Amino acid sequence: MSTANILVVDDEPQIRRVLRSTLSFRGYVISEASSGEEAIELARKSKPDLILLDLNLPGISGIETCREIRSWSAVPIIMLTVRSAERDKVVALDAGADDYVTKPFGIEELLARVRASLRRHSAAEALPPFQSRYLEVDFEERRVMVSGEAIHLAPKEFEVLKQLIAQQGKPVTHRRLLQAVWGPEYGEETENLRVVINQLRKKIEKDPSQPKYILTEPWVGYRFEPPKAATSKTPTRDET
Amino acid sequence: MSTANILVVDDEPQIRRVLRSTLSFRGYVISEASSGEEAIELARKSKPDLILLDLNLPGISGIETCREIRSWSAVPIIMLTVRSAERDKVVALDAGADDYVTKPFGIEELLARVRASLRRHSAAEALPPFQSRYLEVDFEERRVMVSGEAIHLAPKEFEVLKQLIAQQGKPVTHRRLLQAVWGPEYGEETENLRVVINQLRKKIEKDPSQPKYILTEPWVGYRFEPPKAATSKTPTRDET
DNA sequence: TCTCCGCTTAGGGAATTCGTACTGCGATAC
DNA sequence: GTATCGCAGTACGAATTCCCTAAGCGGAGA
Repeated sequence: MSTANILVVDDEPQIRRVLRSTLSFRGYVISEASSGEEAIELARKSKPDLILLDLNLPGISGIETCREIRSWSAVPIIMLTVRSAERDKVVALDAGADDYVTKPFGIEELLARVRASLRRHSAAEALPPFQSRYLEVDFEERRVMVSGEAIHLAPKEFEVLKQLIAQQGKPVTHRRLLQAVWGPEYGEETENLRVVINQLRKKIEKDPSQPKYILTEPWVGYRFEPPKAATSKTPTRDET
Repeated sequence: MSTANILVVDDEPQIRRVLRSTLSFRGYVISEASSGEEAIELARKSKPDLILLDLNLPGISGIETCREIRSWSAVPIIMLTVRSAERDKVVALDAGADDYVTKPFGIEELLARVRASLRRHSAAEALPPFQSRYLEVDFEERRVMVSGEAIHLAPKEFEVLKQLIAQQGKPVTHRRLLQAVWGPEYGEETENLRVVINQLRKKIEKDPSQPKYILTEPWVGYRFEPPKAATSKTPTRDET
């Protein structure tokens, strides 16, 4: 049962109806917008998992809408276009669309592309579990085990740990941690970060005064040091 | 392969005869209805795995019949239509049909679409029943048993439980639960969710004050924790 | 009419987050 | 060698936010 949230953007009510009934029958949750402005607002508010976006919209064009949304969100966007001109495809993909479907489209083709985009995106989003003899972290299940015992991390603690492990081996700057966990408007106030690091060490390190995992990189930030035989694919991640 | 149950709805006995012989020869079990009313009643009673529904019925139209059945069942419906107009397709899909075949149709095409619909449906919709010593949930039948006794869940309660079990082991965010059960325009108002969770625990947990199944993940959402020996294929599904 | 469902509100209690103060350490400047 | 500065670690309390539960109310359907 997939419950992915899909935002359908098209100015023609009929198209929206068809898409809604088809998609919602497959278990997706649908919201609709009939203009670019509305789409942008809804994308902010309801945070859909995927957007189906008509190229040809009154007012703000589909391309501009796509660009705007892409500027702050990584949500997969599939463009719907009547034309099959090569130019349009290029422009659409260039604006940040993940895929496009030319109208008239077959329902099955559309569904296949939707599934593919969702799969790709969630695959990219998932951070593989970290595992060593002493420490295990499963990000999907949001579980942390220290020497076989489950421990509880507060949300900020968990997020900071996640950011560090995502870049394991490499130092992560204060600024980056603050922005990733507290929000883009943070960057300087390291007091809170220090507190969270402190708590993390108390919970994770054998000897918090001599950390072996969460190391500080003076004047730079912090670094997660994996023990030699830790199993975890090193993902390529970046923000900011 | 299967002995899938197919309900054939058409007012012309000749069409029904052809369909019955063709399909039953392929191993399907056939029931027939000659009107919308009869179709609705049979759909309720015999719970077919697929419905072939003529668009053009005396009395209640095929479209209305489709809509009615779709309002309480997710059974795949294939519409049979004499016309091939784009409008009809839209209307049919809009009413909740999965597919349509224009008469006169080739037998092979029909069979292909039947197979495709059955396959799709069993792949997409089937959330395997959850079963443990204490708790059993059958999503298709919409039944819940607690230590051998059937209990009743309100629709919202059932939906929330379904969402949680679909992601068993992983925490599900408030936002996702709200959007999946209440609709995409929800996301912040967690009050109702808390009430539903409370009621679910009262109905399901042995000791609602110390839940063992429906756990809260503070600041994140909720999590369904399957007991170690629960039998249920772990569905590979994920969202943000 | 009666029942059930869903929504809303209110209160207590718990956990997290945030701010501040204090200490320690190392590098640099004098 | 000593003083100073900046960064990092720690502790603690206040404020905020969140969670649970109970109870009341209105509406839809039996």
